[in-house]
Amino acid sequence: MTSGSFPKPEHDHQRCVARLVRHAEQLCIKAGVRLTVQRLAILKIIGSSHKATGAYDVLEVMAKQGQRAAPVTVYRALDFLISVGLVHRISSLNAFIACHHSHGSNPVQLLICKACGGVGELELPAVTRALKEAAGKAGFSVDEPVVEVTGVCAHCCAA
Amino acid sequence: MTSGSFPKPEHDHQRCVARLVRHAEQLCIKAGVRLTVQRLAILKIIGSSHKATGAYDVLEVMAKQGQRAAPVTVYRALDFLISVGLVHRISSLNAFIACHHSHGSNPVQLLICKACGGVGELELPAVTRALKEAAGKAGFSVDEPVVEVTGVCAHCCAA
DNA sequence: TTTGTAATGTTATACTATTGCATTTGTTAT
DNA sequence: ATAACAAATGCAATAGTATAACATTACAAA
Ligand SMILES: [Zn+2]
Ligand SMILES: [Zn+2]
Ligand SMILES: [Zn+2]
Ligand SMILES: [Zn+2]
Repeated sequence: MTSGSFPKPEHDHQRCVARLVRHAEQLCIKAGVRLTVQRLAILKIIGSSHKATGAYDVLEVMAKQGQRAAPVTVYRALDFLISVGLVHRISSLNAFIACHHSHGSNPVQLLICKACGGVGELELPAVTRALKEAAGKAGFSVDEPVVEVTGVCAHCCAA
Repeated sequence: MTSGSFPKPEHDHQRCVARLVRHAEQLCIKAGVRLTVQRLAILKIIGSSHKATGAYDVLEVMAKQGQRAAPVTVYRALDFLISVGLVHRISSLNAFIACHHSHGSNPVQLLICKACGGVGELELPAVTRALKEAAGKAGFSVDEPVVEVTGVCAHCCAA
């Protein structure tokens, strides 16, 4: 992934999720961390759509699937998934989105469609650089930029 | 205000708050909206520091001042203050910061010091432009970018 | 004054997230 | 193998953030 994209409504989502799972497995092996059944289950739930998913939405789905769990369980799994880069937190929505990419340690910019709820990603080093530079001029040492852009996606613009 | 700044710890804060109040009064007159006592009181509380302030922090202060209020009261005032540009919401902290500037409709980038909790502002049209352009290439029409950068401010870097 | 709108009050509730401690599971070293 | 340790999970309670619904009051214009 070089620059970014917004999920197309017509894509083969079965395949999309399958790829996400493979990606997660490989990534966790390489990082030497444990992708437990529970963590994978929660990743699948979040990855089951390209829309922002709340922690309690995940809980609901788990309950429907018969694997009832406590909130803290979900939050712990989310912490893990975020730490390894398989999930992004969306601060402005108190929600989460599965990440299908490999950003390494590069910050990401999220595109959030107000109309359909879809979430896309950009990876713009220029933006990160500009922020670091401007902050640096004020003596501010940047740790982690949160960039979340609300708007309307191409598909919803048309309609 | 052209580009940005981070609040200096040593500044004359009395004067700083007084300026904020004048700014608020003028702005509300010009906009033809009502800056009620309550709204002003809440703005003053938020503006009483350059750190992020939570809604329930505001409530606590109000209680101490004898003007006990319900959460919804604070949230309504905050909605108002945000809508006229006197307060910025900090999504990543679920908190708020008073705005001493006049951005017009230009988006702002917030600098949040992890060490002291101080919050500064940047106004970087280049960042906004870069986001709009990159989003536009994906057919995404930008409404409102949320840019919040955590890190360590100059003062805390030294220490 | 009447009338309509904006602001506030009141109560309850919804939604989001963490703490603390007990237990289990998996890994590593003997 | 098994002891010892660390990571992950289970469980219950609670903390923290935000809104809904409806009644009332304050203000401004007609
Ligand atoms: Zn998909
Ligand atoms: Zn991503
Ligand atoms: Zn859309
Ligand atoms: Zn500002």
